[in-house]
Amino acid sequence: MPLPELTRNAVHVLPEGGLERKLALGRPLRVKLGIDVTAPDVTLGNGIPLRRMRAFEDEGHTGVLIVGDYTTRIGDPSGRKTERPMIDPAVIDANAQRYFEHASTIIDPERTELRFNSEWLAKLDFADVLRLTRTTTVARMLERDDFANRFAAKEPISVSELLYPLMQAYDSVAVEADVELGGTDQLYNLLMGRDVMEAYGLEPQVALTVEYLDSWDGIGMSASRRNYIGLKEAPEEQFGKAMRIPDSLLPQWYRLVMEREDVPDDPFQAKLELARFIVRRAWGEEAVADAEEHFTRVVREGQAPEDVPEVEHAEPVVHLPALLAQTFGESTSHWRRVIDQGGVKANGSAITSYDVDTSSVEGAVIQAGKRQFLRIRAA
RNA sequence: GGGGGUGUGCCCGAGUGGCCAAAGGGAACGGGCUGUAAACCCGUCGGCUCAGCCUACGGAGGUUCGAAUCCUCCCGCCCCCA
Repeated sequence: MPLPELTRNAVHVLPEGGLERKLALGRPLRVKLGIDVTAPDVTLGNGIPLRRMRAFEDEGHTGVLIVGDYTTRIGDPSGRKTERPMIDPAVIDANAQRYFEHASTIIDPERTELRFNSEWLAKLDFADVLRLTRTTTVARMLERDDFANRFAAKEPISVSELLYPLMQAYDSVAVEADVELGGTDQLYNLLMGRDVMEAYGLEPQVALTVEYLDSWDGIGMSASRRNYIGLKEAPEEQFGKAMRIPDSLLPQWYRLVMEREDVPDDPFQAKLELARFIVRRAWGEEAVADAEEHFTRVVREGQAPEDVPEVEHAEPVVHLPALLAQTFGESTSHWRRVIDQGGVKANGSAITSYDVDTSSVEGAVIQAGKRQFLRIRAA
């Protein structure tokens, strides 16, 4: 029974001895992990609890991945100050399959059940909901950190948000979870699951939380912020983002992402290994070489990548702000500013006017900002 | 139900009739430095057909030569009392 591997990077494993007792049952355990699918990507941060799910699966246990499609309608208040907007159910469904695919870079899809919690939550009638709410009290709900903080700060807390931990707890009842995984921020919800399971006559689950992964901006990596590396994001993006993390985060990332304690002394080498690891796990060995080459070429040496997208242009004069806005997004005003500041270059030298003759830049590599490139072809 | 507050740009937050596209901070973006990073310096940071114009300070009206700033109604949020 490789307990150390199952609880690697764990912060809480509750109750004391609970996991050992579950394992002693000698049957495959049902190991639950729920994440709401507000964003289309699964992040490297989600990868931390997913790794634990995989560890259980490798020991013959069953992973139960809960798509919180129903829950997401009210939004998880964990770690945020305000309510989340309602998400269109159709969007959630569209994200679910993608979500499973991303998670499968870590978990074993053959040993994982994918379940939508609308399957059981949508069936509850009002009496059922009341029964569920009777398992706890307002005072207990307000014990939870973020509710307590928001309450103290006189920020709004909607009753529907208060229901979230109960819904998540009911998921555990519905799938008969033996273990529920989550980040440390989920501890309260996981413990609520225990109480509710007990109230429903089930053996309570074991709550297992793992450390939270901080992103390069120093806050927790989250899909709803833009500070994440996607588990299935393009290799060059993964590589570049991994290289961008502050040195100070290396020990944490090594421990949580690579599950290694020995960080190489040279931070550059350390990050290279980290970046390779992330890309390799998601895309395989071949992608690593390409991603690294791209990084060396574009970021380190400041050269254009090999495959610069071409844009056809029929007019004799190119109005760059408009062309760049159309190609890369942002407003034309934004690109005017970038041009003003020497951020747009043709074959390496800054362009100083908004309008240039098409013939003078045809075929040239235009660099817009740090990492965006295009080539203009006269049509 | 009664009373008192409050609502500003991506976020926080100044601003109480003109000098406000709106201080300051953060984030972000461009440049410099560099190791990929951090720190630091400079600049930018609503949109557009950009020396001008348009749209903006919860929403809709109104007063005024002129409103984020005053008035009316509405909406959201917070507090106290019941």
